[in-house]
Formats: sequence, structure tokens, C-alpha cells
Amino acid sequence: MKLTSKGRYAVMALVDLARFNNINPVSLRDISLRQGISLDYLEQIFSKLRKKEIVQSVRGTQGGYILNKKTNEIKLTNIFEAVDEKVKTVQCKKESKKSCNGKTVKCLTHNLWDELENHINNFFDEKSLEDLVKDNSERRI
Amino acid sequence: MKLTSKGRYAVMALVDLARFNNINPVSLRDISLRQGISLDYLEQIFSKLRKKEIVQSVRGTQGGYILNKKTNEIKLTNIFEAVDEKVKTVQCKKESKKSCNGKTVKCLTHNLWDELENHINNFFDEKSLEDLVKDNSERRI
DNA sequence: AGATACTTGACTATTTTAGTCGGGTTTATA
DNA sequence: TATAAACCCGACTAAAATAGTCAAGTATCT
Repeated sequence: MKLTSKGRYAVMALVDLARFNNINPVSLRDISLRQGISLDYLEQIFSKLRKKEIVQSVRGTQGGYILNKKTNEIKLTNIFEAVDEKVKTVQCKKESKKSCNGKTVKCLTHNLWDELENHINNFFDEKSLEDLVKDNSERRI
Repeated sequence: MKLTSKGRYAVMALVDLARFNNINPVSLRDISLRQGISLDYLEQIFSKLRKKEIVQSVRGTQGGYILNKKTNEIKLTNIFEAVDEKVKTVQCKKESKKSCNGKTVKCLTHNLWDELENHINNFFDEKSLEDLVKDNSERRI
């Protein structure tokens, strides 16, 4: 089990964005340079973040992205959801499987994965961008 | 983030094994049939479980595997460790990265992934095979 | 002897991931 | 109004991980 780069990048980029969000839009080029993430890849990620209304875009020169909500309103859950990073521990839910459909027939470990999913999701539900920004408040860069 | 089949299979197989463990060794063939897991794949998995002394093998006819410890002594952590299913959320720890080595220089989200890792590991540390067997104690098959 | 079952290592198809690439469109500003 | 900065979008691709398969053993019971 591991978190993929897409999710990690999304969070890193948003923390970066949140920290420089004060006055002007922040360009992906800047985030790319500061965080060492490929610009092309960032564009894919921000396209999804925009569709889920986590950020707003400002086109043209001096353009970039701004947060669309307050930092305490953006939970990690929202971010992961936006970039399709799903916490799916249970594959046994698939319709086709006769040994486990989650309802009438459950595999030996079905409840376990359900519990785990909840456990992780609780963590993500509680953590907001604000928390992460505060964690880094004493930093220069 | 998702749990891979190897880890899920390992847990399923061990729950199955624990339930039929009473008298005789349980053959992988039986587990394969009951749980719908490829026999060849199970062999790989049990080879690792044996090396970590979670199970013992009994060769020859009527052979199979038996648990090497009490069910309450086998934590999910042990199982995942054995089959190389690591909860690694943080790739930024890699030595080569200048932006984050975990010590002198930390990336913006380093603490977050550390926390998450602990959160998940706590869950796995507490859950034992015994708990899972009890969950299924009312089942026939 | 033969069948059952573990043991081991190498091989492979599929899927996922982490990008890249090439072409746009929009807008500030010189 | 030309230009450059920046967003926008879809298709493509190399590399890695995953989930197996396969072949050739060895041990042990009956």
C-alpha cells in the first residue's frame, strides 16, 4: 500500500500555493520550480483541482491559480478525491465476484478492509490545508 | 493508495488457515480452492510467511501449513511485513533528494506522511489474526 | 513406487504510474 | 497590436509494479 506521487504532489502544490496565495495568483511554473515537480504533470493535477472547485484559474500573463476556498475548508479528503487518489482497500466489492459482493456474501476479511478504509479516511477528513500550512509557518522557503 | 492483492491474499489465507488449523496441517490446495487464490501465487506468499516464522510447513502427503504462533500473537503488521507489503507514504526520504532527506531538509508535507504512516501502522499493530477469526466465528464456510 | 504437497527460481502479461508532447486559447503589457 | 506568459486539453509513452504462470525440483506418507 502506498500513496502515489499524484496525491503527494497535489498536496505539496496546494500547500505551496496556500503559502504564496496572499496577493497574486501563483503560477504553476513557480510551484514547479519550488517543489521540483514537472510542469506538465502539475497542469494535469491542477486541471482536476479546478474541476472540483478547489482552485480557480486566472489566465493570461501574470495569471496562475488561487485557492477557491479557505484553507480550513479544504480537507485532504477533498484533494485526494479530486485527483482520483482513492483509498480503496477492498477489491472484493466488485460485482462479478461470487465470493464477496459486500452484502449477501462477504469474504473472510471484508469487514477488516472496511474498517481500515474508515480509519484512513477519518485521518484525511480531519486534516485540512490550514493544518499543513501552520506546520510550515516558521519556514522561510 | 491501495492495498495490493498480495497483502490481502496473505491475510485471507491466514484467516482460512487459522480456522482449519485445529488438528491437521492445511494444504495450500485447499486454501486455494476455498479462497479462490491461484495455487502458484499462494506458494510464493507462504514461502515468505514461513521465512518470517509465521507458519510452519509439513512436507509430504497430508502435509500443509500450520500456524507457528497463537492467533493473538500474529498482528497484521507481521503479516504485511512478511510479504513485503509496506506502508510507505513518503518517498521524499530517499537519500538522493536534496529537497527532503527527512532530517536537515524536509519537504512541505513531510510531517504529514509521517503522521499518516503512524496512523495506519497503529491500526495494523492492534489487529490480530484472532480478531479476524472471531469476526467470522459464526460462519459455516 | 507413486501420489501428495512443499520449494525455488525464472519468466511474463497486464496494469498502473508518472510523466512527455504538441497543440491550442486567453490576457496583460510594452 | 504583437508578444510573451500562462492556462488548457487530449493523446501518447517509458518504466515500474503487480499478479500471476511455469518448470523442475525435494520430502514424506501409504
